[in-house]
Amino acid sequence: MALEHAIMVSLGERPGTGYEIAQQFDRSIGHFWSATHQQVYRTLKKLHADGFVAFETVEQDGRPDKKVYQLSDAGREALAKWVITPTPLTPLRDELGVKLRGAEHGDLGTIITELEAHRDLYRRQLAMYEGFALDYPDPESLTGRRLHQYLVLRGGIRGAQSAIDWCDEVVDGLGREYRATHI
Amino acid sequence: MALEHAIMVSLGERPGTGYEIAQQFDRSIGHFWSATHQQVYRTLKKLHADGFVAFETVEQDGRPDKKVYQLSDAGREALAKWVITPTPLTPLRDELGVKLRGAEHGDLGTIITELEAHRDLYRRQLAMYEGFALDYPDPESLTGRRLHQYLVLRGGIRGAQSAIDWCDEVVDGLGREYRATHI
DNA sequence: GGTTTCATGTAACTAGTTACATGATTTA
DNA sequence: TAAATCATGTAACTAGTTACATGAAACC
Repeated sequence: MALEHAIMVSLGERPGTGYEIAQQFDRSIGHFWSATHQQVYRTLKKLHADGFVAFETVEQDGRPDKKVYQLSDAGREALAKWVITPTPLTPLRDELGVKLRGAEHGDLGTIITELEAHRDLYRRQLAMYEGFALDYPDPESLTGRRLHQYLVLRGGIRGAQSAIDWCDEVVDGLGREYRATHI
Repeated sequence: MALEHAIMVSLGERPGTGYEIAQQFDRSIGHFWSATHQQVYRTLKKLHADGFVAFETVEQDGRPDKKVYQLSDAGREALAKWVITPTPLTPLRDELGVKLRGAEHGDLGTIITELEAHRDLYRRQLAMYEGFALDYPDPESLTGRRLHQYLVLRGGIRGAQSAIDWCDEVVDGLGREYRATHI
């Protein structure tokens, strides 16, 4: 359900095309939800059928026509209702955890390299998030939408940092085992 | 793909029934992967069709027959291959993040209560994980499977702690906003 | 001349969720 | 006597992934 609502949140901030929304899933919305452009187009179609969004077709020269969507009153209402609805805890699904748990079946060196690669990716993610955070120089004074955006970003930063720390701990632990078994 | 492999990892440690494996997804395996019993039975059927697991039917009196599954050589091979395969970064999907980002559409008080409820759930999760960690009193001396299990558990602990800290920060930030707007 | 950007989609597939179904035994 | 445990499953649905498709413009 959250994909529909993530799209509605975006359209609640400003109207946009499917293309633009899909891009946001690689940027801002991407700190807490991800989706491909296929999902976005499909979901916009459904939201339109449900009457939660409206669009107008804009002709462009040299570029394909685009559909600029905006949130309808019914959409705004549905979103308001959803936002105050209790959310269940997100079920954990970490493939790297499964692999680590099955590490005895694989090669320890390869697994350590894999963990290091992940740590690098998380470091890059963290650096990107910290870059975004520069847009909020005085967090204590934020209110409304800007505050909410900042707090969500803080979640991204905390998550990335925690992932990096865990990778460090695992690389360290497996490294000790590796050195012990490879003289 | 990881569900198949999570089940194979479990069967690699000891043979078991679908029922027992499904329970593990509520306990140990649950620190990093979740699945319902329906998924487990369906996937076991597929793993059997692929030749990665074998089972023998055990009759019981007073209880339904059960199928005790074990990992086949082909399964062990497939698992070994998968473990050293690169894993992409898990796409983030946090419904609470979407709701927070759309907080302007909802009631701030309700959202704060929701965040506090989540913090409680994460605290309980953390307490449970820390209970499990008591089984590993001397982490520095662990090797092999026990070490891997411990490191995965550490990931669970770090994740829960980081979620609690984030909830604290959000409750704090939204609380300030709430008090400012409700005199 | 090749890649990236803009802009839309269809189709087939895999994974996960929710609801329903059965039935004996043990525990509170 | 009601609920939980043991043990298996089917069916229908929702969500997410992967592959394919089109086509002009701008940039290097």
